[in-house]
Amino acid sequence: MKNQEAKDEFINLWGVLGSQWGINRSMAQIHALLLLTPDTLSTEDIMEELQLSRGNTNMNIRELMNWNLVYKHFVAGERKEYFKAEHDVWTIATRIMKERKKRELVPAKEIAQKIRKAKLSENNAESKHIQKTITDMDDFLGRIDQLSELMLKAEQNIIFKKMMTLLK
Amino acid sequence: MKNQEAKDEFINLWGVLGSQWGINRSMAQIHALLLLTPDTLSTEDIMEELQLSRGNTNMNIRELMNWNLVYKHFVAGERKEYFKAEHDVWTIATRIMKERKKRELVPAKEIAQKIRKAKLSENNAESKHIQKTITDMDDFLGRIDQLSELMLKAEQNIIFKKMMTLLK
DNA sequence: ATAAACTTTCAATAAATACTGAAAGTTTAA
DNA sequence: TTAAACTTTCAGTATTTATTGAAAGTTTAT
Repeated sequence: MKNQEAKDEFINLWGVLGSQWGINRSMAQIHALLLLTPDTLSTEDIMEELQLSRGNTNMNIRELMNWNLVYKHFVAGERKEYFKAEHDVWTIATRIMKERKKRELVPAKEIAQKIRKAKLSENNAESKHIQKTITDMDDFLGRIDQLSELMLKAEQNIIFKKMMTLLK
Repeated sequence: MKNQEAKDEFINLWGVLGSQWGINRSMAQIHALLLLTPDTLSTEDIMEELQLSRGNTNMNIRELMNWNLVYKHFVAGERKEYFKAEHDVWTIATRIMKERKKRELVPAKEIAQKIRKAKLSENNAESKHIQKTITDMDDFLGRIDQLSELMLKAEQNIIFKKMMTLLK
């Protein structure tokens, strides 16, 4: 298999996985391409390789930098910006968790708590069940939040370390 | 707060969370509505409450049943089908994990392994790095797979139990 | 057998999302 | 200060995804 074929397959895999998890295809593909590149690429390199417009490429590189998955790199004597991906898979995973937690889990928890706190004026079987559903879900989101916190602090956590060891 | 308001907020929350995670809004909203309902609802009840078409409602109920999150319920003397949601949050979470694992993780692992096994014909710095990227990602997907397996078997797992206890 | 009651399918359409490319903005070199 | 080199923005457009509703299919009661 040629390098290019392997790259294309990986880029495609990452694109599909991304879109299944609510991350846009171009962003995932740019990420994949940068993961496959030992050093750096410019916006134009990426546009060329993935056949994307400048606007699209630029916006998604910015977004990858917001997620702390890609960094800017300056090349001596060059005016244009170059980009480099974070290559360590565990670091990538924790950065993604951190970002999704911040963007989705925390706001969801806030809404759940708001509904939970607002007492229901009606007092019947339905309101009992609604309360329970909302309470259960809020508790569940809290658990997920704590679990993600635990994983993000995995390095310092003995139980989690043991669990990961079990998985080796 | 009226029951209806609380329900609407929860349905909306679930819809937003769903679409952020690649699950369609109608499916998530139907799920939320059934979670909020102590017993059962018919297709028409759901159409009415969420203002959805028959086709949309029907297809998404089927999909929720494929995910094992909703069951059919027959009401004595009634011809039409009624539906009831699984209400236990931990059960819901494991069913979703199971399904996503099957639909997304397993196929992704297969592709990663296929690329990994296909040796690269070129022998240069780039091919070394491509190999490493693909190997790392395949290993990572394997870890996630094992971790999800562990969580699905949590009840029998002492380490995991301890971890969940820590979170209480 | 037939028709009413109900469910499923799917082509057409709508809505949401992503992408383009050119114009505007910014930085740097001379 | 000017202009070349580069980056960012965003209105218009294309693509993808979701939804509708009516026709076809199925089941049940008589």
